[in-house]
Amino acid sequence: MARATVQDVARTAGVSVGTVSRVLNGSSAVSASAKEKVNAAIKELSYRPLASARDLRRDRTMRVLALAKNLDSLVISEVFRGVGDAAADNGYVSLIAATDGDRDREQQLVDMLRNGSVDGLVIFSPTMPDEDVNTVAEQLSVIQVCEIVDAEAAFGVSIDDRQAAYDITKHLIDTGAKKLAMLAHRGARSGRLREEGFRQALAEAGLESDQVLLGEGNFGFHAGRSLAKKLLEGKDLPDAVFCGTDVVAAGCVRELTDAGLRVPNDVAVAGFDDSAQAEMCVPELTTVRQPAYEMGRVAFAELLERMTVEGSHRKGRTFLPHELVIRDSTK
Amino acid sequence: MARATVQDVARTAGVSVGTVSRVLNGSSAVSASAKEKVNAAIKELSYRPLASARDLRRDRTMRVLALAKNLDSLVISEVFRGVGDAAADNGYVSLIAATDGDRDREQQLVDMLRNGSVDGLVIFSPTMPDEDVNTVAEQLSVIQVCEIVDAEAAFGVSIDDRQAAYDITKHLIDTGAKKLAMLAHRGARSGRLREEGFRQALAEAGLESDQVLLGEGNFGFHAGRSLAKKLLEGKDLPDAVFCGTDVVAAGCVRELTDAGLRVPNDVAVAGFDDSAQAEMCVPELTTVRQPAYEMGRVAFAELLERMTVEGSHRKGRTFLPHELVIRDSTK
DNA sequence: GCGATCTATGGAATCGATTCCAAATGTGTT
DNA sequence: AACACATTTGGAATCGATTCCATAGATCGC
Repeated sequence: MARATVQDVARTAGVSVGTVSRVLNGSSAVSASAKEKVNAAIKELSYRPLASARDLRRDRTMRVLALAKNLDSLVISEVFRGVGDAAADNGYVSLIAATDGDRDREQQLVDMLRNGSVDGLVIFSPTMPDEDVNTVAEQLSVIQVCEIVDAEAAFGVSIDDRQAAYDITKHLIDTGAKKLAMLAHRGARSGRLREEGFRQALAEAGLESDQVLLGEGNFGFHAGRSLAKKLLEGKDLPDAVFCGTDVVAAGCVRELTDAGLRVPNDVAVAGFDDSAQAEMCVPELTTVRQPAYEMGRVAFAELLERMTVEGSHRKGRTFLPHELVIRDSTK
Repeated sequence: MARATVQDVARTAGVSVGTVSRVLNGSSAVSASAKEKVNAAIKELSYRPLASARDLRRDRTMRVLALAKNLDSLVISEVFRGVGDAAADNGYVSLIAATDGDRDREQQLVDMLRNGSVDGLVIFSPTMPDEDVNTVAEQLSVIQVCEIVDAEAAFGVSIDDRQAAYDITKHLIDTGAKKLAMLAHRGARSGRLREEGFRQALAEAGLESDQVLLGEGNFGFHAGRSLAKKLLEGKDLPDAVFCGTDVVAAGCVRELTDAGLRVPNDVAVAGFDDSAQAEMCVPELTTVRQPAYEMGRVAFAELLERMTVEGSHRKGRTFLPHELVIRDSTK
């Protein structure tokens, strides 16, 4: 049995296609008897309006797409949960796709916006160069979350990464740290801002650091371990380490602990994100909480404005407040 | 400036719409000069064929949708990476959506298959009742991964959960355990099979257990802690605990350790999934590795058959081999 | 040089749902 | 009873890309 069309429904119900469509969309007035007949026919044929035909005619899809390199971070999945809920509240469906850091695949997914497969795009961790992101963002309904390219026209939703890094570094200094190190991801766009905050806090305390170590590729537990190993091998061991993510911090703690050092007594360690790992680590990690779910909701709201209000390409970042979460890995 | 259509391209290139379409799809022969003119016009107007119009005419979308309750498990993201790669190899785009365990939202997403928004569906952790899953799966291009409903007509890709649980339980017994407990998730469809395997291994060793504890809701670190707490409060403490996931095992280890017990000397603990947490835990966890990425690839391959070969609704599960990973949490 | 075959092309029909316009029916007013 | 007006309905046009069919032109053999 082939798929039923609006024609079939009309025939079965003994009305015209116009009436069927009116019942489906509740647009203008339809008599109660007609509505009843149509609904009966719809049920009988188990009819569903074909999405492509509807989208073609309406010139919109009520779908948005969220892009990220991968999905294995709790921050990402929380952000996307926020996007999804906000989308649902507004009658949209939000879909997610992973680029795996593949330029071509990312291009293909961005093309889904260009060719009208979706109405809007949420970009988490772009692989393409900054200028391309800006070009796309200026022309299309796009919003960036968390990782936002650094440019005049930058726009999107995130925390104030510079301030957050400043705050947590200050906390480390306040608890007695004199020699600080930082483990950051080379690829991260937030990295430069965080390094600024880190250095600013040091400068205000009359300190400085030559131990900002950058990791490449997969910035996870093992990266944390191997970067910490470099610290251990260095001539002067820091007494506090600020890590780009909680997972890296966990790796760092593990490496230090295995080397016989005590955290936080010998070396304090701070993470970032307040992900599940922060609580699972021993000792539990001091970290910065990002309001990930809320960021997702706000991102969708701003995207919605771009999608529906003509020419509303407002620029500028929207900052959401972060929160310092102090646990046992710093004293 | 409105979106360019195939008509506009035809006019600009001085050819007919048929020729433009032929160039786009490389279908039948087009002269070199015409091809050149069309490509120039496409570039000039930065034209992209509208997805909905194309999908309508072709009656397929070259998109598949992968559904899961949430995305915060490494197994899920690896499975979906496999699906995504296999899809890309075949010219498909794979999209992901989270249901959050919400029936209505799940229904809405399944409807995307019914209304032709996508060509196929990969279901990870269905919220709807088993019979509904079966109904959907029998009629439409659907494949289940990992969590597969238990029915005659069951079909999908997973490991042999019963055997895997048997294997790891046997390992616990082989290393000296006499009193075993199991922490499982009430909602998980794989749970019953794993419990079978657990009990079978016990029975073969002449043992039995009245300590199969079921967790509800969010089955994570805290669930592991609180279930372990129940074990500690019980009259006879087990000497080995088999946990449904690594994260739960990590919670269990933490609770036991905080209570002054040593893992594995006093109590051995085993996890499941070989996720990142297994290595991050102290001691590192013995666990079962699921070939998640490969499962995703195979799942797409089977889905592709369902989507393209008429009436090919082969039934039955496809099992992929699991692997026991022995680490320090068992001795 | 003429019919036969092949290649390239234009243009109309098509996919299925929506929407506009006009017509038909019904209601109320004087 | 006649007219104005509101409600409901049918049906054609529309969205944009694809594809089938017919034809114009080129190529070939004899």
